[in-house]
Amino acid sequence: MSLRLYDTRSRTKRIFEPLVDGEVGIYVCGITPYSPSHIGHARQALAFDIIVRWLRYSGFKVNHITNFTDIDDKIIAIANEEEIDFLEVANRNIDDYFEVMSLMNVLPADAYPRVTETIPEIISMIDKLISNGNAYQSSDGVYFEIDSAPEKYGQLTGQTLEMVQEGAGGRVTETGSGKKNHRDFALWKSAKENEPSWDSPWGKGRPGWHIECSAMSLEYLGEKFDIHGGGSDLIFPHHEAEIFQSECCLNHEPVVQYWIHNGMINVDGEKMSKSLGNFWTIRDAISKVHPLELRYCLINAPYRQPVEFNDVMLEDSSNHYQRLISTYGQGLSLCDKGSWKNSDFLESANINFSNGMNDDFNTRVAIVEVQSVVKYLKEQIENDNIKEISASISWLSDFAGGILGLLPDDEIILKEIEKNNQAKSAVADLVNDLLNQRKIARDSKNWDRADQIRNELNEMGVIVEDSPSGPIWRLE
RNA sequence: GCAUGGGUGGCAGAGUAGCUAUGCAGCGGACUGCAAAUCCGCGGACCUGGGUGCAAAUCCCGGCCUGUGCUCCA
Repeated sequence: MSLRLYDTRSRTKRIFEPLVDGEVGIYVCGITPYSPSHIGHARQALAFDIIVRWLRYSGFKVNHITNFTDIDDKIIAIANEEEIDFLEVANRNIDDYFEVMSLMNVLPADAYPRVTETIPEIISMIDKLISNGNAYQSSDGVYFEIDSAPEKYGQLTGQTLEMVQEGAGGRVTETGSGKKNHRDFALWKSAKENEPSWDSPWGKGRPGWHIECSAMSLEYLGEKFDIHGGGSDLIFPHHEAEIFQSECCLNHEPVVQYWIHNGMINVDGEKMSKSLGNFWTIRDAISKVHPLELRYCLINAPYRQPVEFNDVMLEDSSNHYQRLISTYGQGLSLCDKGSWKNSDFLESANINFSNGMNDDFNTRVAIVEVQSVVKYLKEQIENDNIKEISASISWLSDFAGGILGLLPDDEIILKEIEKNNQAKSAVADLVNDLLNQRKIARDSKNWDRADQIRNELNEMGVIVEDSPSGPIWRLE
């Protein structure tokens, strides 16, 4: 089954055919680092992390570029408020981004270009747009003139120029600036007081929001590239603007072969937003659960769907994750990884998993397959079937680990188990002594005393479970 | 208003025509002094009105509801 992905421009799932055989160039719009990253950023990063992992697994050589918009109104405002340099604000939030992404097992992109390091390329692109007759200089900057390429309007949103004119309810009728037309958008903003700025043929200023991505994708991926991604909230105006800029500058279309967009996050049925008070940063979430539990939660729905996020969902994911990790760890401590290719069960799990991923990266279908292999592994552990245990952990390592990114390194898992065993042996004598007392109490049907001992153990963090072959205990 | 997605059991969420999705929760059972864990089993859904088909959650038409975008936003 070949890979199909949903392309926003054609509004259908299309079979993926790269421009260059065996290679993929993918550009993903990254964050504006004006505050610590929130779970919407996490969802986006995770979606594209898995997309890139799957493309690589499928044999493509992938060049993955994600940018940082490290100059912007909000960054400047915060810097002025704190009386520090704007780059300090950007850098501290970029550091935060890298840190939390790494905790969630997000593989780094191949490059992270920044606006402030791309100024010459941006200027030359604007220059080209002016000489092509697509942009004009005015009193407060340089603007792209939509009327110079009206046929390009609405390729992603399906809207036409007329629709926007009629439908916007008067909100956008005034230009309020040096624009010729309210639909035009800024390529270069002339510097105001107390603003960082760069020299340009049009005076001191800074780039408009959209031009950076056109310039950076051109620089890193060339005049045509395969995939452009980002959050669905960027479709308009940001990605529409990119189409105008890139295609008019380069004189060909399409520059981007496939546009893909991830869905937003809802919290308790409402859009997550600061004003509603239902806002989660990534650090909020990972103070409650393990970062990989958060990862599990955010990839549990296909990337295009809005995802429901709340405490219940987090807890649910946490249970699933614990089940995966503990079963995998058990298997890992029993034997080495072997090959899963000779196991009928695992081979069919492979087919289901791959079909799901090839159908527009359906991680939900993939996770169902992981769950079924976890169940299978438990059975094999029960039956002491070393060959299948070995094959199953290998399968999980490849798919749950390698593709979905849900497993920490084996050494970490084994070290955890080892640590837990040490902690257990440190209290073993004490626990066994109490369990003996409990046994005596139970033998004489002194249930009150037996339960009292079990409660004491609970308070020590020891969980006791009676099994047919005697009590089993573990640490919380 | 315009555009673009979506409406599946208590919850999350697959499924583009015929065969149990799955997980959590619930119920019943096994095992238990009890509890927990585990295992087995069960029930329960396809927004609505038409249409096409031997057969529709799945295709077509209408209606209703809803998310998102139209302003900075992953």
